Parts: sequence; structure tokens; C-alpha cells
Amino acid sequence: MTPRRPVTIDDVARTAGVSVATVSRALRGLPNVAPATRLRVEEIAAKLSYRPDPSATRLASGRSRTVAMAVPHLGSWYFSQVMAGAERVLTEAGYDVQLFTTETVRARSGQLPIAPIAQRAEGLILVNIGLPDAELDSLTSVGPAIVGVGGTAGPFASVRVDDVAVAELAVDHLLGLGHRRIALFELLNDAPIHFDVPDERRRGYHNALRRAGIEPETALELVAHGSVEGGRVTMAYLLAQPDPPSAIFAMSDEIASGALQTIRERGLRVPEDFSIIGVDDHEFSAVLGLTTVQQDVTQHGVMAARLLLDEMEQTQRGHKPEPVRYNVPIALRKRTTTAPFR
Amino acid sequence: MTPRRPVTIDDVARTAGVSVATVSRALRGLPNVAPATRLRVEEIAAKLSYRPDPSATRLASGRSRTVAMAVPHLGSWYFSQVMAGAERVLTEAGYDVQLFTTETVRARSGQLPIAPIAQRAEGLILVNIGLPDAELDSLTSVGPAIVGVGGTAGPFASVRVDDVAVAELAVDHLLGLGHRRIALFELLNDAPIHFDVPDERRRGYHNALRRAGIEPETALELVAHGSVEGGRVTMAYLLAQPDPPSAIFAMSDEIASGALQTIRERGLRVPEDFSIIGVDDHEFSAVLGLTTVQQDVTQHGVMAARLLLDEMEQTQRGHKPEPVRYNVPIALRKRTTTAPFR
DNA sequence: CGCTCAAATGTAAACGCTTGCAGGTTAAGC
DNA sequence: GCTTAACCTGCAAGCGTTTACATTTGAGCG
Repeated sequence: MTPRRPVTIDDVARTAGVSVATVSRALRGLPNVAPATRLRVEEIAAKLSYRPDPSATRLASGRSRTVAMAVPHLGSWYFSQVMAGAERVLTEAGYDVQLFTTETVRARSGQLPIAPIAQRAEGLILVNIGLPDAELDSLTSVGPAIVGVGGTAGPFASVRVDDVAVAELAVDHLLGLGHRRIALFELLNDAPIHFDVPDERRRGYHNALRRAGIEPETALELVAHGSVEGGRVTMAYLLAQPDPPSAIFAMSDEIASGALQTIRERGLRVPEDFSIIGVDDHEFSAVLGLTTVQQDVTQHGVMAARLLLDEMEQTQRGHKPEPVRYNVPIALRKRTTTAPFR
Repeated sequence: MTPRRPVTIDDVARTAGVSVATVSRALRGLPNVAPATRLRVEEIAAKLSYRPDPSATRLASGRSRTVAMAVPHLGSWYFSQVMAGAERVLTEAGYDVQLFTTETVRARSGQLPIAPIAQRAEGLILVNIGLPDAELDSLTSVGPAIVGVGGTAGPFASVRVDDVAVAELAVDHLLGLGHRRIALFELLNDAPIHFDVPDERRRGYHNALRRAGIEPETALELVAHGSVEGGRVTMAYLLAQPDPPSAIFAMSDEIASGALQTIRERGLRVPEDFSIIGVDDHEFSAVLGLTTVQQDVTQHGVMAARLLLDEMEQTQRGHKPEPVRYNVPIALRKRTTTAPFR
């Protein structure tokens, strides 16, 4: 009941009759500790349920055993999945995971969103976040290991898909079905900082169109918030325009699903009146029968975490890490929201 | 390029020509600092882009400015939404958020999942996690403020819905439509530790049935993993049984959606052959037309965070916090997956 | 003008741990 | 039996802050 003082290394040392240095070494498995001593110290530590104070450990050792993970926001499926994958790997490797949201980080600090906060972490995972160069410099000069997931890569390792190819795959599928006028529902970048996924995918969309001899119409390129709701409102907008297209390429399954909903609410049908394709292969896409470009999102997180672990290890021993770049494979998953034109 | 030594309070003090104590006071807005001095210190700190080392701050002040947030796993929508809400509030209040997953925590430490890790945090948010008493003791004796979301409450504040009422609302709806044989798809507790949401909802399901003069059939009470996939396989199992029911109450929309998918894949129809109702009002439920018991999940997180902030404040000044208990309202959202019997 | 008192600043001791260095044992080698 | 080298262990100096306490400064007052 009484908020007792946490047990310190001193307590352990005293009751074990050794110095704190020995306790420290014994408990951390360092060499040069007599087996008997180590055993005794371990037992006593366990009995007292001693836990080293993380702050003290960090301060003394200079190692924080913490990696920061920055995502634009927590609402979206993609981010939670990436986090899920990364968190598991990181925690298992003994690191603490500190969570940031660029939305709120921005609100908190006013500017320079990441650097000041993540500065003391040993590693940083940037999910769909492109950093301005200035900030990147201030970050790399202090030197946490960095790995990017999706979005712009910088001079650090990253795991992402080939977003141009993603779009080409999707649009080619639509084209192959005979569609000529294909709308683009582009992901709105609502984070305060830049990331290039929408750009790349738009590029792929243009590529595919032009290869088919079709000149992109800007009227068909719409921006949607990356949520079901975003898809809903953007579709409503599109339907209010004259001369709607026959197919839609949405940059996420969430957006595609919202579009689907609006279409059906208006009494129109998919795929008869519209073909729709998304990206992600969201958990719900199969239920909806949504055709999509599949990517293994959780795996993105896992790989990013592993990359980061490697990099931290290397930095530790003075090697300069080679900025690897993993391109995760993608695949078309045909379902029932796409069909031949007319 | 050269990993420069981070700037310390000493650097600031030296270049400002004052002592570190003054710098510390000036920067933290403490009284007894001459306005001119404060200004000068602030300018210099900014110019050097000085950031107090969190570990040192924590060690010296005894305050960690960190709250830990424990969720069973990151995969599910409910958890990410709660986290999203809480993270925002907490970060805005200047706290760091440390993320735990009971899955991985368990893997990491072997036993006592939460306590050792969260011990040094100032606050702890437990999402759908029931702690064994022993652990609870070890936690409360050290004294971080605790708030629970969903699941079992302990001797600490919590925000949750009335899960008995949730189930009653859902089942009464089905009953009102004339269904008599209603299957229960119960949430599998895959976390290593107990939480009582499934129990409570099962109780509500029983209550409603009995009030309608129906004796529950154990053959209709199935357990499903809390995911779309879980709903799929459980539904497949149910369809393989003789004498299937006409309606299903699933404890989450994810489960309900999986069931929906399996039913349709078998060429059966909803709501003609089966009525289905879920819980949550997941982002995708509207798209699917899924009838559900709605709860404002993000708001759960927000409220939990606010509660925690209050509690930490109170603990700080010696008040013993009153274990508040918020019951968040719920509402039935009728859509198109439920219809009159036959 | 000297005195008091409050405001401003400095001093130095924590905070709990890690780690370079030195001291002390002990066992092996000759 | 003496030397040498492992091997253990302890000492003490940090790590970068905060904070109780001491000191200085300067204004206000009789």
C-alpha cells in the first residue's frame, strides 16, 4: 500500500555483500564474475524483484534501448499493420517502442516535428513520412539509425513497394478490361510533411494510360482523404460531375470501399456501372469482393524493424551502414468489383 | 556529418555566462529568474538547439513523463482506434507514449507481463486487459496511475461500455425480428491474460434469450478469433453443423463480416437466409450494410487518456484518486444484414 | 546611511547506473 | 618456493539533470 521506494542496485549490492559494480556486471552477463557470485546476485535480485531504472541505465550507458516510430496518424489500417509488425520484432529484441504521430507531434512542438523528439532514440522508423532536408540533416548528424517504410527514402535504408508499378498494375488491369476513362482517387497527404507515395502512383497511372494511347484528363484526377469516408465524399463529388468515367483506381482499399458505398447508395452497381480497384488488400477487401493490388503490410513493418536492428548493430560497431532498399513484391488480386467495360 | 556530441545544459550555461541551475530554472519557467536572464538563456538555448536529455531529466526529477499503453495486440481495429484517441491526448499533454503488446511482452519477459515494464511509467492504460491480482498488487504498490479501457476494471478508473447491455440490445433486436435460434460468435481471448468482455456479453446474450423464454443452446455458442478470418472459419464450422440458426450475434464487426463472407461464398444470402449483427460500428460496417451496436471507440481512448491525466495530477499532489467509472453510451445501428425471420 | 529582506544566482549533492582502472587472490609454470 | 598472469572484485568518476541550500545583490526603509 505505501508507495515504497523502488529497489535499487545498492540494495542488491548490500544484501549480497558485494559492490554495485559486481552486481551490474553479474546481472548483465558480463565476463569476469565468479559463477558463484553471479548466481547469488541473481537470486537476490530476483528475490528483491530488482529492476534497473531505465533512465539511470540510459544516462550511464548512453544507450536508450528505445526506438521511435513515427506515423502520420493512427487511424488508418496500413499504419496499424506496419506498427504491429515492427513492434513485435523490436520488443522481442529488447527495445522499447515509442510512438509518435506527426499530427500531434506537430501540435506539440510547433515545428521540426521529428528531430527534437526522436533525437535520443537509437533508431527511428519513419512510416510514410518524407522529411525536409534540413530536418534530415539535423537528424543524421546526431545519428540515430533510420529506416523508412513507404514514402520518400532518404539516405537511409527503406522498405517499400514500387509504387509506380503498383499503379501500372492496377490501371493495366482496368485497361485490359476495356476501360478507357479511368478516374484516379489520389491519397490526400494530410500529414504536415511530404511523402511521395501519391506522386509515384500518379506517375504509374499516367504511364499506363499513355502507353495505351490515352491522354490523362485532369478532371478525372481527384484527391481523397485516406479513409472510407474520404472515398465516400470523393465519389459523391465525382458523380455530381458530367460525363463520369467507367472505372476508378483508388490508392487505398479504404478509399475504394467508400466509393463503392456511395455508388451503391445511389442505386448504381459495381461492377456493372463502375469498375473499382484499390490498393492494400485490406482485411475487409475480400468480404467486399474488392479487386486490389495486394501488399503484405505487416511484413513491411517486420522488415523495417529487422533492417533497423541491423543498422543499429552496425552503427554501434562503427561500420557505416549501407542504405539498403527493399522492394516488397506486389500482386494483383482480381475479385468482383472489376469487370469488362460495358 | 561527424556525430557531434549533443549539446548539454553545461554548454548553454557556459555560453550564457550563468550557472546550470539558472539555465534549468529559466528554461522550465520557474520563478526567481530575472526576465532579462531568462530571455538570454532562452535565446542561447534555441540557437544551440539545446534539448534536455530525457534520461537525465527523469533520473534527476524522478518523473518519467511517460505513460505506457498496453493492448493485447495491434492487429485489431478496436485497439488502434483506442490508441489513436489516447495518443493524441497524451502527446498533447506532453507525455511520451510507450507501446506494449501483451503478446510480445509475454514473449519477452516470460511472466508478469506488464508490471516490470510499466513500473517506471507515470501512468498506464490497460486496453482490454484484466490483470491477475498478484500483478495488480505489484503494480499499485509502486504506484503508477492506471486507467482501464474495456475489459475488467480493477481498483482503478476505467472507461468501458456496459457489455451486458450491448449484447442485450443486439439480441433483443434479433428477437424483435422474430428470430428464435440465435448463434453467438464469442470473442476469443487470445491474450495471455484474462479480460471479461466476452463473459459479460455472453451474459447479456443469455439474459435476452431467457427473457424471451428461450433456453440457450450451447451448440449455438461458438468462439471466434477476433478478426475477419475468425468470423470466416467459425461460420464455416457453423454451416457444417446440422440445424443452423437463423440469426447470428457476433461480438465484433470483424467477426460478423467474416461470417457474412462465408455465407455469401456458399451461395446463401444475408439477410434472407441469415440475419447478422455485430458490435463496434467499424469503419467498414456501413459499406457492408452491417447492422451493429455502435460505440465510439476513439472516444474511449480520449476519455481514458483524460482520466489518466487527472489521476496523475491528483496522485502527484497526494490526493488519492477516486476510481471513476465511465460507461460510454451505445446505440443500435440498423442496416441491411438483419431482417424479419423467414 | 546602515540594515533588512526579498529576489536572483550559484554551489554542490543527489538521482541510479556503467565502466576504466587499480588492487588482491589464486593457480600455473619454472 | 617464487614469478607471472589470469581472474575477480572494488573504487570512484562520470552520465546530464534537478533542487535544497547558501550566497550575493540591490532596493526599500527608518
